[in-house]
Parts: sequence; structure tokens; C-alpha cells
Amino acid sequence: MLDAKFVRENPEAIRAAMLSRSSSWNVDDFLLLDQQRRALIVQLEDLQARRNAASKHIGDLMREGDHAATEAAKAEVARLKVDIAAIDAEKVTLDRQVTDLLVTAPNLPDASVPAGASEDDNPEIKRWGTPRDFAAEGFAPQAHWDLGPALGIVDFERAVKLAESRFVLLGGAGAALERALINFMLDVHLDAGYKEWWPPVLANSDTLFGTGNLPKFEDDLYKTQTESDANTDLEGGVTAGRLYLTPTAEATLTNIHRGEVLEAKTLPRYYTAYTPCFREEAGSAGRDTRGMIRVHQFDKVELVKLTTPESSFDELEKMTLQAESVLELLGLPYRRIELCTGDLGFAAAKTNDIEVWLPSYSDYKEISSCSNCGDFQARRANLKYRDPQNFKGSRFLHTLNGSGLAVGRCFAAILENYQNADGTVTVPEVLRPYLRGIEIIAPE
RNA sequence: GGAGAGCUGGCCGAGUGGUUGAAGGCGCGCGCCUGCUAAGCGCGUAUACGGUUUGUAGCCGUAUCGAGGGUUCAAAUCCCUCGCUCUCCGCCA
Repeated sequence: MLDAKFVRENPEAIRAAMLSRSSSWNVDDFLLLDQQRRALIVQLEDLQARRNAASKHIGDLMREGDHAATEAAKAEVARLKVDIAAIDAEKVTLDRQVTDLLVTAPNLPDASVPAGASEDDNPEIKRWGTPRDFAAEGFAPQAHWDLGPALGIVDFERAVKLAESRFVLLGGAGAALERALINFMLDVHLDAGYKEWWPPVLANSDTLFGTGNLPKFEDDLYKTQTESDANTDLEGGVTAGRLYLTPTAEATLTNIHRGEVLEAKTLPRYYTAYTPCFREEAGSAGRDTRGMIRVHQFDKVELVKLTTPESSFDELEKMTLQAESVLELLGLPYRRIELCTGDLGFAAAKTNDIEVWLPSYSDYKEISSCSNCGDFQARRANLKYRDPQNFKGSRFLHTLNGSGLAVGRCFAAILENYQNADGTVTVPEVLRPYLRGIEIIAPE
């Protein structure tokens, strides 16, 4: 959520930012409503001040025993209350309109974010590793959606039987490999000072609002039905009492301290968690239809940081390097790109994407996205910090999140990049301790 | 699912109709004192919004004691609804 005061005072900057993001969010609509709202507040508070003053006098008048004056004062207050009720009703409506609008505004791109219209304009920052030359090795690499089933470790068809399309069933060494990856990744992060958490995967609307998934992206979420489904809470059209399957542990990790004021000396906080993630993927029909790349349920190890505004961009770089280190340890070639203004996510001020080499795509494919959200989520989630030696009161802190990594996509990358001519897959060295010594995954 | 208790400031905790935005304590800040440390003393210390202002200073106003509604001239205090927490019972991995 943007700071209303900042929007009011910097409409041109907002206009430019929205344009650069190709967002249709309209500053002028906001300014108009905001102006009306403030005018109403002046009126309302003036009346309330008069009512309060009159009310106080009644006590004095009663003590003096002046019945006539007391009754006159009561009548005056009663009259004011009628006016107050009318204006207050208007104000409630306007408040809601202003909030509803403000809440749908995306974050402002940081000044360092490259300008661009779409993902085609994302600059590549670095490459690590060299994709294998399968032609030189004399065989054509298989895609993981062929290799996995052939090995008997991935079963798409039975997953459909159990759930529906775009779900995955892993078996044997496949299930073990998934679990090995999770544990390996968590250990890498724990070694780097991250604290491990195990959050609920069903979260309430306040939580999803805090990270910006609600109210705008409700369609992307799986949700529970509740008795109160009929009475939708008017605010943002979000249903009260309903729970949502979390699309990422970013939501729960970032909201752990929602509504709290943290001591500056306890920052930055490095959090990590493994959770399954659930996404309806509404609107993704036709994209990445094969394999494990885009499914409704996938595993992810998430990284979240809570930090001060001064350090958040340094922390973003460190977090990106942290995610990259996982790929380096696994020996998977990757590149880092920086998202341009037009490709930035809703809550992000700056985002680095890490893409792993996938032979089946003959291209790099996103496996991690690391973002600095600035105070955008902190304002929504009322996440503050205190630093008595440097300032009075409390301020919004900065939140960051990144995948460290998407486990399913990593699974696919390992099958494809580590496959052998005979259809087996060599297990990367670092994973072997997590796989009870299995070195080669072969058909059962 | 049933019954009971509770929800107050960064934290703990007083407070059952008016001058209480809220005692006290802790924490924190500033100062004093003590030749270190600790202790002690004094002062200060909620948030949001709006107005005023060159000003993220000050001042003024409004709102806020889980949320919403009601009674009253006046509500943290009384009534209603809802949410959450805890305890006991039931059920259960």
C-alpha cells in the first residue's frame, strides 16, 4: 500500500511510476476522492468539537442547577448529533472508496529499476555455469516430463486421477529427491543464518492482504468455503472467516510479526520455511502445459527478510546471492535478470529473477524471484520497528522475499541437466547424503 | 461442538458513567549522581487522521481501551451482536 500523503503530494511521480509499470491505476481518481474526504473531515470534526464542548458544559450547568439552560444545551447537542450522523455516513463511504482505491495501487518501482514494457526488456545481469552440450555427447536430452515417467519417479496421469490436471505425483526416488532437495536447501539457508519456520498453509484474509495477494488477486488463490460466504465483508469484497491456501510462504513468513513493533537491534531478521504452495493459476492456460513447471501444488523453500529501510537494497543483493548459491552447489547453470518496470510484481519495488537452464526449453526458466518490497507490505501489515537512539516512535520496516528455491522446478532441472544417455540420472554430489547414498536414479 | 473467564498503551497491569488518552510498574530516551559495572534520583515517553505551518518542529482538533452497533447531554466503564484468547468437558492424529 502506498502512503496516501505521498501520493497526494507527488501526483506526477505516481503518474510516471504507474505509466512505467503499465498500470492503469489512476492518480486523479484518488486525488479527487481524497480531496472530498478531507473537506468532509474538516466539517465533521468541527461539529464534533462543538458537540464535545457543549456536552462538557452540561455538567457545569447541572451543578449550577440551571434547568432551563441545561435543557437548552441538551437540545443543542441533539441538533448537532443529527448533523454529525449525516456527515459521518458520507465520510464512511468516502473512507472506504479511498482505501479501496489505494489498496489496489501497485508499489512504486525503485529508481534503480530499468525501464521497460515487458519481460522482453529485462536486462541480464550475470550468467553462471555452462549448459551441457548434449550434441557433443552424442545424444538428445529428454524433457523431464518424458524422463520422469520413464524412470517411474514422476506420474502425471495418476496425479490427474487423484486430483486433476496440473498436479504431480512423485514416487520412489522421485519422492525422495523432492524431500532431499527441501532438506538440502533449508540446510544451506540455516548455515547462512536464516531461522527456520513451519507456518500454516491455510491463512486468513488479513495475512493475504498484508502481502498484497488480496484483494486484487483473489482469483489466483484456493480458498475454503464458509457459512459466512453469503455475507461478504464489504471491505475489498473479501469474505470474512474464509481461509486461503497460501500461494507462497512469503505470505505467512512476512505476516509473522504483523501488527508488531520490533526493536531495531533485532533486525535484520532472516526467515526461511519450506511449504507446499497452492495456485489456481487462473489465466495461465496454455502456458507451460507440460511437466512440473506450472502446477497447482508445488514445494518451495522461501526466504523472507525484515529489515530497516537503510539496508533493504543491500539485503536484496545478499538474498539473491543466497538463492544463487543453491544452484551453484547443485551445479545447475543459471542466469540472473533484473525485472524492468513493466514486469515488476504488484508489491515489489525491485526484483531479481534467477533462471535455471532447462534443456527441454533450450532456455533459462525462472526458478527464483527475489524482491525488495520496501515499506509497501509493511504498511499493509502494520509492521514497524523502533530505534529509540535514532528516532522517536516507530517506523515501517522493509520486507523482502525470495525463493530459495522453487523445489519442483529444481527437480525438473536436475533430471534434465543430469541425465545420461542411457536414460538414468546422476544425483548431484551435494544431494547424495540426503538420498541415502543413491548416486544414480535408474528405472525400478 | 458445550460451558465459563477474559480481550486496556512497546510489554505487564489498575480502572464500573463525566476533568481518564487512560494510575502504577517494566522497557526505552534525556539529564543528575556514583572514579568502572550495578543500583539510585529527576524529567520525558501511544497511535492514526485532519487543520495550521516554509517545515517529518510546535500548536489546535477529531478518533482510538478486540470489532461493530445501541442507551445517555456524557461510555474503557451499561446493553446487544460478532471475533479472538484461555480454562474445563466432548471428540480426535
